[in-house]
Amino acid sequence: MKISTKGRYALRLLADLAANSSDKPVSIKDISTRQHISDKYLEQIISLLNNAGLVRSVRGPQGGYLLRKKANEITVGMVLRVTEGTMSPVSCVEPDAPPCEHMDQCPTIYLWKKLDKAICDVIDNITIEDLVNERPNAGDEYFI
Amino acid sequence: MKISTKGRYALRLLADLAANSSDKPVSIKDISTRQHISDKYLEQIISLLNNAGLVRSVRGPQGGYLLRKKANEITVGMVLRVTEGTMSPVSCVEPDAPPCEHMDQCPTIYLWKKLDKAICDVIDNITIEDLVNERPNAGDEYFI
DNA sequence: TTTTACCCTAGTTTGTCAATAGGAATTTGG
DNA sequence: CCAAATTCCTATTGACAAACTAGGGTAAAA
Repeated sequence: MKISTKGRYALRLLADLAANSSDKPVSIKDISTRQHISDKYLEQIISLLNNAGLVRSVRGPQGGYLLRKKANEITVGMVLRVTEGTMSPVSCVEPDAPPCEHMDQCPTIYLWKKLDKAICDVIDNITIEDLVNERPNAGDEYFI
Repeated sequence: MKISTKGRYALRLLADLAANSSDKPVSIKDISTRQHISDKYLEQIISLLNNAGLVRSVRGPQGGYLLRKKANEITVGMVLRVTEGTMSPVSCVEPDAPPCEHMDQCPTIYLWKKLDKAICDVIDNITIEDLVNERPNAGDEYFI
């Protein structure tokens, strides 16, 4: 049960973009150099974020990418769901999963629902801004 | 980020064993029939649980498996760590991971630590007994 | 019009998951 | 003592996805 490199790179990419943002777009090459990630691979990942509306692209010389939303409006959950597909620990608690026939006698359904909620509570309450500010207690107000 | 079938089967296996336990061992064939899981695959899984000391085996006719601990002393976390290897969402927060060189400037380390803790809080506070009793609120006392 | 950058698709390599298969070792009932 | 039941152990397989690598196409600015 691991987060893929795609998801991890996407978060570092966006944190880099947020930290180095101005009016000027940031190129893949710049991010690739700073983060030591293959530019070609980053290209594929940022394309997902672009299609999902999290970043905006500018073509041509001096082109690159800009955040489309504010860093504090982009949650980790949004990013990971774009790159990982879903963050549910088992398929039967995925958002639009067909209701399981054996749910009424399944010994593990409450476990999975509880685990799913615990994961969502974390990733949906931490933003890219929190990552940039390296805040150890980011999102904690939601866990009281 | 998914729990493998191995982990899910192991939990169902142990819940079945706990629910059908007596002084007599339960054979793989019985569990396989009740749970509709390949007996040969179950064999491999229960072997892991045996080596980990969670169950005890009895060979020969009328043989099978017994829980080695009480059902309320076996947590979901114990089981999943035997079958999945580790439940950390990224390798750099694994229990005995070498300290990351870039940790002091890593924007995501607090996120991963927080996510790891959230997962552990669930799986380490729900037991096989809770699964058998189908308790929707099992482990909740730890999340107050 | 050339250069810089994004855009798109395809291929490759490697590893893991989820079994399947076959036989060896052990124990009990007859 | 022997046959059947059952666990034990290892190898193999097929499918699939992850993590890149590669190469050309397209748009825009200087």
